[in-house]
Amino acid sequence: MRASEYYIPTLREAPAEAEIPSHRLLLRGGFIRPLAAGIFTYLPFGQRVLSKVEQIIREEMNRAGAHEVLMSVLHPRELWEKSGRWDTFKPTPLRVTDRAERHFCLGPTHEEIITDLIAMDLDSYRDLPVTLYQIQVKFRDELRARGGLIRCKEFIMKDAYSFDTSREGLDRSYDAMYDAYVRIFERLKLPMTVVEAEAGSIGGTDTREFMLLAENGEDTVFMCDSCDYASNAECATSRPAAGTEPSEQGRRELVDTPDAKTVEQVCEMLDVTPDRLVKTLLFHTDNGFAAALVRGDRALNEFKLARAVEGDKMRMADDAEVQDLTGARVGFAGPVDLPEDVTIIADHEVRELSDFVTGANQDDAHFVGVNVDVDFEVDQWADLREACHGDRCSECDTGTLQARRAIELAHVFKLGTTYSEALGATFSDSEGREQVAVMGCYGVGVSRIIAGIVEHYHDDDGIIWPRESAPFEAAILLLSPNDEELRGIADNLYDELQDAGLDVLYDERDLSPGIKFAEADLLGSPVRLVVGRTTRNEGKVELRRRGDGHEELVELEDTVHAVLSLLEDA
RNA sequence: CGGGGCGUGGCGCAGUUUGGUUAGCGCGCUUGACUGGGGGUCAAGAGGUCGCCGGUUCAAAUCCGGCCGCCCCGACCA
Repeated sequence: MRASEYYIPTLREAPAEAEIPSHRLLLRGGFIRPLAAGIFTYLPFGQRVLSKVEQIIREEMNRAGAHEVLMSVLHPRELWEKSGRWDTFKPTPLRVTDRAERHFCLGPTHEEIITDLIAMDLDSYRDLPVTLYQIQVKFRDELRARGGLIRCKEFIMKDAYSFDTSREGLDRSYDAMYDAYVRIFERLKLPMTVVEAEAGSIGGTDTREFMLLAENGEDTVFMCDSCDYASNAECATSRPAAGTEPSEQGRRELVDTPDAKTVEQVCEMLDVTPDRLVKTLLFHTDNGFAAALVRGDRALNEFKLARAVEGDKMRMADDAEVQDLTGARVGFAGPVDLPEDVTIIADHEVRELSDFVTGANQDDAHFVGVNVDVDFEVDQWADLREACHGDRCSECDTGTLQARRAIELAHVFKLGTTYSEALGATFSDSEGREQVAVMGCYGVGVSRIIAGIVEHYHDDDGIIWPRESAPFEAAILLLSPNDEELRGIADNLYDELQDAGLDVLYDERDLSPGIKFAEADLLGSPVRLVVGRTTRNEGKVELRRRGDGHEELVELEDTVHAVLSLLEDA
C-alpha cells in the first residue's frame, strides 16, 4: 500500500478521553474513531488488523472441524422468550420494535438463534455432532463502556456452538474448541492464562476463560505461586485462614454499640480487629430467607452463595425484610436467635473462630464471645468468601494466591441441554427414541483481542504488532522521494516484497523524515526498511525490527531475504 | 444508577474564581520559501453557535436553572 494513496489519519496527541495505552495508541494511529460511548468505527488500519485476527480464528475453527455461518444481529423476541432470557439476561438486551409492532433485540449472544436454526433441520443422531461458528457484531447495553476496545457496547465476537448426541460427545467437541483456542492465541503471540470462571447469564459448566494478564484488565484472577491453580476472582477458592485465639470472657455477652452499623464502626467501638467479627448478610432465595456468615474482614461472594442455596433468583433482603427477620435496623443482624425458618449458611472460615462478635438482632447492640454450636447452629457450611491476595492456595500445601489484573479474551463452556430443550433441538437416536442435543458454547472477543495485543505489545513510541496481527508486515520509508534514483530503488523493493507475499506499507510521501519515523513507530509494523542516505552512498538498505530495535544494513539484492528472516522472529 | 471530573477551531490546553475591547496559546491545516535521518525553520493565512436551551444583566465562555454528551471510580458483567 502506498501511503500517499492510503488513509492514515494519525494524531500527534491522543484525545483526552483515552487513558489506557491501547485506547490512546489505536486512536493516535488512526485504527479506530469513537462514534459514541462504547461504539467505534474501524478505519482502514483497524479493519486490516481485525481481518488478520479473524483470519487466524477462521483457520483454526475450520481446522477444528467447525463451519462458518452468519446469523442476524436482530433477534425475534419470541426466541428469547422461549429460552426465558428476554427478561433475565444481563445486561438487558437492547430492544427494538419495527413498524408492525414486532419486537426484537440486538443480539448480545446467539444461543437462541443457533439452537433454533439447528432445531429446524435436526432429525437424526446421524446429523451430529456439528459445530457452527460466526464472526459477528454483538450488542450489549453495558451500564458503562470503558477502556476503548476493552469493553464496548458494540463489539465483534467469534461465537461457536457445538451440538452432540451425548455428554461424551460434548466433551470431545469442547476439547477440540479448547485446543483451537490454544492454537489461536499461540499464533497471535498472546500468552494466555486459562482460569476457572463463572458462566454468568449464559449458564453451563466447565467454564474456562482465556485471560491475558494486563495492568489495565478489568478482571481479577488469582494464581497460585506454587502450583498451576488459576481462577477468576468470581469463583476463586482459598484455604480458610487459621482461627483466632479464644478471648478471655469466653461466653456470650450483650454490649451496647449505638449506631455502629458497619464492621469498621463496631471494631472501633469494641476495640477488636475485623477478623474477630462475623458478618451476617440476609438474602431472599427461592427457598425462603438465608443468612450468610463470613468473617468480618471478608467479602461475601454472591456467586458462591447462590450456588450454595441452589437458587436462581437470589437477592439481598431489603431493609424492611431485615427489620422483620431480626427485629433490628440494618447493621445489627446476627445468627443468634434468628427465626427458625432462616437457613444459616456459614463460610468455612467461621468454623475456625471462637469468641467472636456478631450483631445481636436488636438495635444498637452486638454480642461478644459468640461461638458456633454454643450460641447458634449452622445449617450449612460452604465456601462463601471472596479469595484475597495472599490467601493460602486451596489446591496445594505451600502456595499462596496472587491477584493479577487480566483481560478476558475468550471463554469456553458446556451448556448441556438448557437451550436445546427450550428450543426443541431434538433428534432420534439409533433406537428411534427422541433425545435432546447436548450443547457447548465458545466465544472469542475479536475486537477485544486487538486491545489486548496493543496493551501487551507497545512502548512509548507506539504499537509493536506481532507479525500475525500487524496491519502491514513491513514498512518502507523512502526518505528522499524527490530523488529519482532512490525512488526507483524503493519502488522495486516495494514490488519485490509484495511478490514475496508480504503486506507492505510504502511511505513515499513528501514529508520530513522525522514524521515518517515517528509514524512508522506509532503504526508498529514489525520490520522497517529505510531507503535514504545510506542507500545512495553505500547501496544498502537499513532494516530495523520494531520489537527489539535490532538493526542491520543489507545489500539491495539481499533485502527481501533479510526481511523475511527478520520477520521469522517478529 | 451512585461518586468524581470534563465540555472553548481538527487535537491538546489557557481564560471562568472576581461578568467588561477584537476569546488566546501549542500542535495540526492552507500557501510560499528554505530544509531533508527522529513529528525541521521562516513568513503569510484560513478556521470558533465557547455542548444545548432558558434566565439574570447595559453587558455572559464567565453568574443562575434545566438538559445533553464524554471520561474515570463503583455497582453490574461475556
